[in-house]
Amino acid sequence: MSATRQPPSRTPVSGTPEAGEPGERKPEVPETGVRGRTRRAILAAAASALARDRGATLADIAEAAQVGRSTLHRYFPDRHDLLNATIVDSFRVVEQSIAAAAVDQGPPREAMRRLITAMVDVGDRLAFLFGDPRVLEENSACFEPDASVPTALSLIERGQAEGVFDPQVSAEWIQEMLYAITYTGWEAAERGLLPRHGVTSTVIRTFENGLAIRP
Amino acid sequence: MSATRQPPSRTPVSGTPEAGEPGERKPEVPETGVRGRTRRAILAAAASALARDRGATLADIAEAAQVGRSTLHRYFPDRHDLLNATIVDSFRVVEQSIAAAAVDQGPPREAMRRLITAMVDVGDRLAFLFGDPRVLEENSACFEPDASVPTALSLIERGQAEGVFDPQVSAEWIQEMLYAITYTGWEAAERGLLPRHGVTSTVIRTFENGLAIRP
DNA sequence: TGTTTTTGGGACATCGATGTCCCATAATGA
DNA sequence: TCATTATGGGACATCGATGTCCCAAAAACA
Repeated sequence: MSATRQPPSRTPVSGTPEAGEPGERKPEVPETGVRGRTRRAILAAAASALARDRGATLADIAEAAQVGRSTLHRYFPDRHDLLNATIVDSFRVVEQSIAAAAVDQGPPREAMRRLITAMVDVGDRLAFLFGDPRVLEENSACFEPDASVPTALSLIERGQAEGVFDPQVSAEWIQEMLYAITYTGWEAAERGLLPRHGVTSTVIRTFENGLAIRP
Repeated sequence: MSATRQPPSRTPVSGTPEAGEPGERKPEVPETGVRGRTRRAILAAAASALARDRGATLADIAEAAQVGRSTLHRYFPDRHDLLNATIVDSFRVVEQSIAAAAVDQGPPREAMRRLITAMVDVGDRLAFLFGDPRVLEENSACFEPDASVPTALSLIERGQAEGVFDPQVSAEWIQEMLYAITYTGWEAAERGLLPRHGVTSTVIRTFENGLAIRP
């Protein structure tokens, strides 16, 4: 059987028990170490490259991932697949980072500071996801925001209820601004306008106080 | 001379005294009424279309401008020309709107409110200019921000000096946030998340107070 | 009304990005 | 060490966007 030089088809060897399970969560098995690493490298590079230039070419992405273009195609047959996988992956990374902030615990103000810190840490993923509204709209298709993880929105609503966050504007607006401020901070650092270590505190300060001094 | 069906070459008729003058300011003469109108329509459509989808095709833009693709090419030989002209034009529109706010007059807080109002009014132009950092970096080339017009930055610095705007962060950061908040407001309206008439007040409120309540 | 200008659209050639296939080589692991 | 797997890169075909040219029709103008 000359099964050689076959695309990394569905893991012909080594058990993949999750193959057809009911729980569709995590269809991406870590695969074998090498493949998993390559795959992650590609996804990270894609998010990063696309965050900086949404018109990035597949060749650009492959180069950023230090991978041949054919290898990239081997993992993600076409651009749409790659984009979709990158969205899902970035979503997962961001979700994980947010989950680690445990925003459902402690006073909202403190929780929000942890959340912002977590978000700044995954700034490039956020920039990719959030930079182009279309990306999410068109490809979102397959991924639902794990309901068990407390969301930013839930924190915002809790904070509003406790009178810590502005109740005069909608929670959605606060969420939008949360992303926008974080994104702006990330981009400012990217452009050297803000030192990396100053991003978090500046973002938090702006979020809490705005840019004017109370009269 | 079959000078017919010639591209709108350099206005063969009607004097264009600005042709080779030293002051390169305003090389775009209003031209004849028709051409000027078509040109403006194309530029406006381009800014609008590109603001919503930076990958917009020339055909998309032509359609948005209700103009044939060949007409578009007649006015702007290639994509780069169009992009450049759109940037210059949008810059002028924004600059004009900002100038009308007379931000060098009155108390900074009031001036800033006028400025924000003016900026929201030209939201799509701002979204185009500001939506993609690359657009400005790569094509800026030819246009300098008229020094006679008071800039947003000058207002910010004045406000900081008077202790009205946060002096703890850089004026550049405040300016970035000013754009970011305005852009977010525009986009929120675009997505129906915020009513059109509520954008200005929400943006102002967020700018001044941030999103948390003072403890 | 007659002339000139401007437009819309079709027909093409070109160019870059994409996707596919194949093979030699490097990396992995038994 | 040897077999298997993963990779990189070349060669192609394809496709969509772009840019060019041309002509007939519509619009503007005198």
